[in-house]
Amino acid sequence: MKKILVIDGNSIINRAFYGVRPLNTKSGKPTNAIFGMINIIMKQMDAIKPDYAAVAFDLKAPTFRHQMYEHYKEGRHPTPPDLIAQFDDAKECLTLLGIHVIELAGYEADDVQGTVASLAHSADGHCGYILSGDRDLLQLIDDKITVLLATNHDTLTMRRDEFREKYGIEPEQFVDMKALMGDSSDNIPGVAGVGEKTAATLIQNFGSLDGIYENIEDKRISKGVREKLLRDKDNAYLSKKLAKIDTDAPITQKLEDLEYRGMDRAGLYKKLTELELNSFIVKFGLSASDSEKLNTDAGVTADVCETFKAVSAAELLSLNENRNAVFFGDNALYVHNSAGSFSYTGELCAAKDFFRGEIICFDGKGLWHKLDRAGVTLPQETKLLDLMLYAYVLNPGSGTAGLPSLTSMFLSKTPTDSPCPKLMWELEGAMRKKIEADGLTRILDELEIPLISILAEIEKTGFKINTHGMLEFADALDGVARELTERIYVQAGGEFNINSPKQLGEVLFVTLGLPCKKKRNKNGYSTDAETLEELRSYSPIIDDILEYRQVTKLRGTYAAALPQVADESSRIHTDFKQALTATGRLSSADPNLQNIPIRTKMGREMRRYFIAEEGYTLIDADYSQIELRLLAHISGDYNMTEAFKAEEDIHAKTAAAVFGVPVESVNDEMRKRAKAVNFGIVYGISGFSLAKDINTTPALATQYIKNYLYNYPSIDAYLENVVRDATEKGYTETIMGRRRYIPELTAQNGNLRAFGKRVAMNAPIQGTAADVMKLAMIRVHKAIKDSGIDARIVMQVHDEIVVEVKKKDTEACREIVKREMENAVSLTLPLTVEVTVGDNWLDQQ
DNA sequence: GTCCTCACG
DNA sequence: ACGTACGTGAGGACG
Repeated sequence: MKKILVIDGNSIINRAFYGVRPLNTKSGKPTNAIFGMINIIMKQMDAIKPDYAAVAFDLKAPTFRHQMYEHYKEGRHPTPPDLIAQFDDAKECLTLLGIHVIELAGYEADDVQGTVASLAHSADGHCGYILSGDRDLLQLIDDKITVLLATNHDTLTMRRDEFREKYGIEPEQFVDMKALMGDSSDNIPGVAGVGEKTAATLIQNFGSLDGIYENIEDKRISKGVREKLLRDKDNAYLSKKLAKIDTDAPITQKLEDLEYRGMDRAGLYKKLTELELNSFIVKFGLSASDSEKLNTDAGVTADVCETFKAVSAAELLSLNENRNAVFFGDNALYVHNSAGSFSYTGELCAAKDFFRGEIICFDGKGLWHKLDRAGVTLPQETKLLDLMLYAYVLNPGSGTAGLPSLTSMFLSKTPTDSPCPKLMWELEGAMRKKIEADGLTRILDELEIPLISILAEIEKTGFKINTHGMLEFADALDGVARELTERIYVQAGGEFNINSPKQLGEVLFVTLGLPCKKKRNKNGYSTDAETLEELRSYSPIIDDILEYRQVTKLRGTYAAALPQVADESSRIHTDFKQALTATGRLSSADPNLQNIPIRTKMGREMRRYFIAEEGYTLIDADYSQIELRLLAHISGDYNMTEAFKAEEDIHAKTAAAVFGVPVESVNDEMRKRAKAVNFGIVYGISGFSLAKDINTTPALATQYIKNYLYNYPSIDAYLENVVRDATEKGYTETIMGRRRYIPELTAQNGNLRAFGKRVAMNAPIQGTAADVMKLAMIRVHKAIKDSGIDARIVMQVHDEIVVEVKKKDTEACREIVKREMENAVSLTLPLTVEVTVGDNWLDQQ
């Protein structure tokens, strides 16, 4: 089957422009829309692998359909100059990518697309894909044509089924529906007073615009709606004409002319280099050899890419003593000398003395482990200049920029023959300069870099588990799951896969006919715990399903899975991701030890099998209310600060304020709700979500928030300030200066902007807590080393540190940990740490 | 690979 | 009118 892909150039480039933060070449040329556009399009090209590919653009001339409507320009935003400036380069890139650009004066891009896509009908066995960000195109869906709808986050595949699911009508009826409801952004008038709901119902009942007017006296049409329909009948039919996309625009290209022949690698290399979109050069694997003509600039980038590619099998180090590049691989060191060859320096163990001073590397923790496995322990004084962390502190949201992209981002011209070590040091220097300019030096040098070896040690040590105990627990859970399965099958009247949300939804809402509130996801019914909770009173099967879910989750994710990754000493070793989260927190993976159950009684049992080594004990130290305390400190709110100074019960205190009662009258329920409000504030709250969380009305929840902010006025002011500040600067900062960029704050899309605001409210708080914890880990680690006691950190869970300590040193260690954590920073209010001790992670006293 | 669901702070 | 709390990772289903 031959596949035709047609792209709505204007809508995709628009979406890319507003969805990607501003990017510029060094000379100031904007490139963000081009960047975003290529990303969106190539993702679909890869997924579909079309045989024919074309992109349609509007020409500026007045358009056929809109000439029919005199105000055709109203309601459209003028195209920003920064976007206009990108059109020509964008079209050139598309051509170089092998996608045919079609423009037709007098026709809208969607008419051209409709026409091209409909070529799918002209030959048997063809199918068409239309990539657009514009929902109008959905009217073109039929059995051969699929619309790929680009949204802010991803691209939705809309075939007939998906369309029907979403709108409750057939794609062919879309135009009629739009004729009724209108579209202000396209200046389609519609019928005044008829919105999506009414339009959908009318179309469902009568099939089409004609159907409605033929049955205008039908009793299913209310008097009010009938009047509106009759009054605006002309508008309705005009709207239909306006909304209908042509499929017979006079395009000159034949299908054969649109064949996709792959990208022009040489041309693309040159163009992308000119636009400084180096990430694509890496992504598409382009290099200077693709380009016939090597100018100096292009040569540099390509050389760098090639060099890094060549050594990717080995670990790249670089020592500042001799300024040679040093690589590590196959348990040996290789030195890259200025002549460009590699020379073997013998067994690594013999080369220990090399590793002093500073080592430039990428992923220092990974390097630490490699060296460790080869028998080399880095001396304490070695400073790992980990460029991955440099990039992370500069922009935590940037994801995983590799060395090649960092080089192109931070280094301008460099002689093509420069040896690798020189480049590494130049890169380090350039990035450090930017780090200093951004005030991030201490975050890097005093938090992230010292943390590398500490995390490496924690990972190497591992957390001991009781493997047998855990496996027995898994068996017990399995037994319970089997019983529950039987009972569920009996109640459902047959066997099905309970783990399949789709099958479960069918059983509950169709077979058993349980009432389904509207909550549905795109595959059918929602069956999440929240939904099921509401159904508990209708059938005992619900409780069984909820318990089945809990038991199988516990078994599958923890009890059965963890013993499999334990080493011969029954210890499990996580991998801390130090350059991943947007806020500065660590994350834990393979396995994740930061989400071991605790909130339910059964789940908490899991912690019984996390144990200390024989003769040792576990100390668990966690910051009490660290985020709220930091909110009090950062906002300078008097009431909250005083409450913490006096070590009052902050949730009870908040309850008194929110519900307007004396503290003595606060009951458990009120305290619980106030706790939720406190959480909500830290997350950047909305009345709606708070209402859902505490099971009340949005109006009431909104009132609670008002009361809260009235009682803590400086928090109110702070939240407002932090959003304004972040909007102006483009980023938030923690009290130590760690940044988080929030491009969403200037998005066109309101939802995205609202998200940006919540992020702006949360990031400084969560981020400062992360900074404090990192500092605390460094202090605890050092204090333990200095004291000479037999103890080691085995885990960190955001506001909590777990230490394994020789029994005799327990008391001393307990004091050290508490002291070092509490005094990590000095605030206007105390940070308190609660310490417990036990033989396992559950029984703590 | 993506979605849904659910585990944690 | 619409969608709705911040930050994560893992397992199973499904295409």
